[in-house]
Amino acid sequence: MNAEIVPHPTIELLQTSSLVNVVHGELERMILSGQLAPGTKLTELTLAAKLGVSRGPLREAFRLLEEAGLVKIAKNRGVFVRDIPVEEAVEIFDLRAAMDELVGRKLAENITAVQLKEIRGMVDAMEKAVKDKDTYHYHLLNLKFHDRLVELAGNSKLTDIYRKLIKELSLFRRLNLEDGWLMPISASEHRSIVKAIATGDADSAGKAMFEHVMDSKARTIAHNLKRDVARKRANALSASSNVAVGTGTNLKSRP
Amino acid sequence: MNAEIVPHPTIELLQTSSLVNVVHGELERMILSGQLAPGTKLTELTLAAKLGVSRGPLREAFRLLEEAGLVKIAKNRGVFVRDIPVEEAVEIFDLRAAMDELVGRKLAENITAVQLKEIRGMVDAMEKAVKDKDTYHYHLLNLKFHDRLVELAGNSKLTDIYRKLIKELSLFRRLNLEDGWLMPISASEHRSIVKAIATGDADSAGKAMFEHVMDSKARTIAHNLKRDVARKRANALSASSNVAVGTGTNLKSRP
DNA sequence: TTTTTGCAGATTGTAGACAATTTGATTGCT
DNA sequence: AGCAATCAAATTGTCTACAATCTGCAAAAA
Repeated sequence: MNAEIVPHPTIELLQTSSLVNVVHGELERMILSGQLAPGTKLTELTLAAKLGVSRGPLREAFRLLEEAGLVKIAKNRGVFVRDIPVEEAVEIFDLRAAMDELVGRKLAENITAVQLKEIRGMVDAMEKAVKDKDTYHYHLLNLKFHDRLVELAGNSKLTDIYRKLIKELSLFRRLNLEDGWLMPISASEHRSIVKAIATGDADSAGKAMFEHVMDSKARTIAHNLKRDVARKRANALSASSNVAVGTGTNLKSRP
Repeated sequence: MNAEIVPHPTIELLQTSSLVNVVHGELERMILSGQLAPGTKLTELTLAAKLGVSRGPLREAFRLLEEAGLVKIAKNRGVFVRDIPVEEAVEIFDLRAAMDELVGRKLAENITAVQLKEIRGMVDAMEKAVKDKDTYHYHLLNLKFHDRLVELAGNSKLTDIYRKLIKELSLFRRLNLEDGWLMPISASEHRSIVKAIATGDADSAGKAMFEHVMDSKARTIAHNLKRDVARKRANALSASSNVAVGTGTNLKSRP
């Protein structure tokens, strides 16, 4: 009998990925990295030329992105990178809280010593980032920490949906990278979460996760409102001096 | 100033729905109704001809269904209606439980007297169906009851994802229509849920919802295992008498 | 000046054609 | 008979062309 068949990486790639997959991945990357900002219109012919494919595969990729909530397709008008309004961000946070509560419960019941050590290491790294005031690194570690927790919960459906929500949330306009304003609090909450999980008490672990996300929501929204006010003032000032202030996108039309 | 613009229904329809939307809706309907059973291969040319469209819009609709988890696209091999394995059904139930707990909490905090009356009416109707032993009607009312609760929770993101999960779950092979085996228990649980919501106690309402879904999961899975055993016996018998037994699909290949 | 109408260009929606891959059967060999 | 190689039919992947629709501007009317 044959040993397990593991095709050459390139072969595997060709067998599994079509142009649609590649284009989908590339567009997602561009959107999540901010290279394609919310509100941007994705013109088929232009993008197709840029990516070196025809409109067919591109349109199919658009449909995938649409169902994932990353773009909005307006009939006869075009495809636009979605802009997540505050209300939706709040909804996502609430939903995430419920999901993370489940994560906490599951982990408290099932986590292994090795896994516990792993996430403790991540918390250590985050505390180091706090000490170094390395906001960017903390941001990445934070994402990774939560992603890993969900993964360890062992529910692949949960993991899929959780990741989708995180992607959508990253489109929430002003979230990116500016969430270093209260790193220490967030970091200490992470420490508490791991402690609660380690005790094996599902209720308290679930509660710790839930509260952490809700706190995160409160911080993010509050921070946002403040920035909105600040921006409005700035815009009002610059308007009076007749200087155009870019908003990060350069578009004519919006959905 | 103009009054609110409300286009003629037909106009509205033409403006919003393209062939892709229509095909997507139609395929979803056919899949959820069981007309296209799990495992069925969806051949592009055949389906396109049957629906009276070309392959382009059809393929785009496929991508939407793929992202929604209703079909699986195998490169160069075709599109297949997905077959949800037990493990995934379990995962969905667990996830649903967490979401429904959130629903219960929100409702306990925010529900109005009018809404409370509405869902009480639904519970009444379900109890009547139990008395009449009308399994089918109970099934529909049950779906509607939970869908309405989620809707009333007022989190549209939650509602969207919840509905997607329900659709996927309905592909779980043997769930359909056969879940009348323990109607009375399910019905009394519904009564308890409404009572808990009415008291305004978020914790107990959430818990009631959570437990109800988990019970439902246990019942469904147990019922399933029993049916699996029965089927295997039947198949073994008929095989010995050389009679082919259809499985509800008529296919050559499977993904 | 302000508003409306008509047109040209650009863009999307749909269909059909061609290329690449898979599948299953037939043929030839051991 | 059993097995491998080969080939043809079917099906999917991709591209191109045409039709339908929208957008913005310019000209005409109020």
